[in-house]
Amino acid sequence: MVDTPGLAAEWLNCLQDSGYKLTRTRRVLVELLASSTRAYGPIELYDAARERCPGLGLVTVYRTLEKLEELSLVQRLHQPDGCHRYLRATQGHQHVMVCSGCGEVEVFSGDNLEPLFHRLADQTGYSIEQHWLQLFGLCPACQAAERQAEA
Amino acid sequence: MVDTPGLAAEWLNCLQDSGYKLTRTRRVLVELLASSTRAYGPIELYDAARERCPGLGLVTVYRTLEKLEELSLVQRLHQPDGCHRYLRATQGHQHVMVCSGCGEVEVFSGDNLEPLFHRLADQTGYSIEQHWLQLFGLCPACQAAERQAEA
DNA sequence: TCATAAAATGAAAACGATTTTCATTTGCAA
DNA sequence: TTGCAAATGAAAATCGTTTTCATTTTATGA
Ligand SMILES: [Mn+2]
Ligand SMILES: [Mn+2]
Ligand SMILES: [Zn+2]
Ligand SMILES: [Zn+2]
Repeated sequence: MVDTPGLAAEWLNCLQDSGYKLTRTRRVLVELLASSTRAYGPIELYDAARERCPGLGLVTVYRTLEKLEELSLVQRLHQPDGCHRYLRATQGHQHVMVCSGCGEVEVFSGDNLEPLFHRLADQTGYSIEQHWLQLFGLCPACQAAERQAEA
Repeated sequence: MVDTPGLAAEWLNCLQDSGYKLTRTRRVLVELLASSTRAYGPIELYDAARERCPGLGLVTVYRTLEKLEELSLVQRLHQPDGCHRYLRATQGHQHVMVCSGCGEVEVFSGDNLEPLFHRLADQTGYSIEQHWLQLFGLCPACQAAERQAEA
């Protein structure tokens, strides 16, 4: 479990320690991301944040996400449609299952892939820079919603 | 190992069996993709194909890739930069390590992830629609080229 | 071989997520 | 306070990809 209230404060400190300034907008965006298990799309985050920051521009959302990712506070998820979602990175890089409907995320572990990756690097000479293990599907709620829509 | 010459012919049959017509352009694109272990970006494929089809349009490359993917003859790879590459799918869906420099691909297996996926689906109620396991890095040749560039 | 309808093609325009530019505002250290 | 770097929003630009549309090809079968 994650200490959500403390987490936002940590992130703000982290931003400040890195030479970034604290603004009303950043506080709101950080609060939203740090307190949610969902992966937000930029527009979703924009809409949520505008309830508290009416004049907010979408650009600022992108710029803030960029900084949070740079600081490894959020993890960018790539989706089959090519768009992105952003998820709080409470344990660094995570392997996830994402709901294509609502962006809800299940973080999982139990895959023991490191040995495989090392063996691959050894045998092929590749230098591995990053890896993705992501599942895509529908959460129970979105499955139900889909059944509704069909009927 | 893959019977490359026969593979292109198989793909052309597959296209024809699906109601698509055979054109000079398709033969060339199929030949390029079926005979390579590389994952091509659309522009790379376009450039390679234009050597034999000078008037070729980039749209046609996209349209052909779309059909080949639909028939599971190629697999679309997503890259960190958001762009795509297309790899011949000789064994259906594959787990791969891609060189970010040249698109060379190492297909690998030996990860036994199915049980994990089933357990996740059971425990969370998610319906899993697809999954990605992809590594990104540099092949030995591109590592060497990078060292050259630095020096 | 020829006629035909469906499919394929390329040029140009449209799309849409993301990024850049630029003039203005804001945070914060001195 | 002051001064300056950083942050912001509006508008324009990017760029990979898709759509539109008029024209050309392909497969079929009379
Ligand atoms: Mn990992
Ligand atoms: Mn797989
Ligand atoms: Zn959902
Ligand atoms: Zn390479």
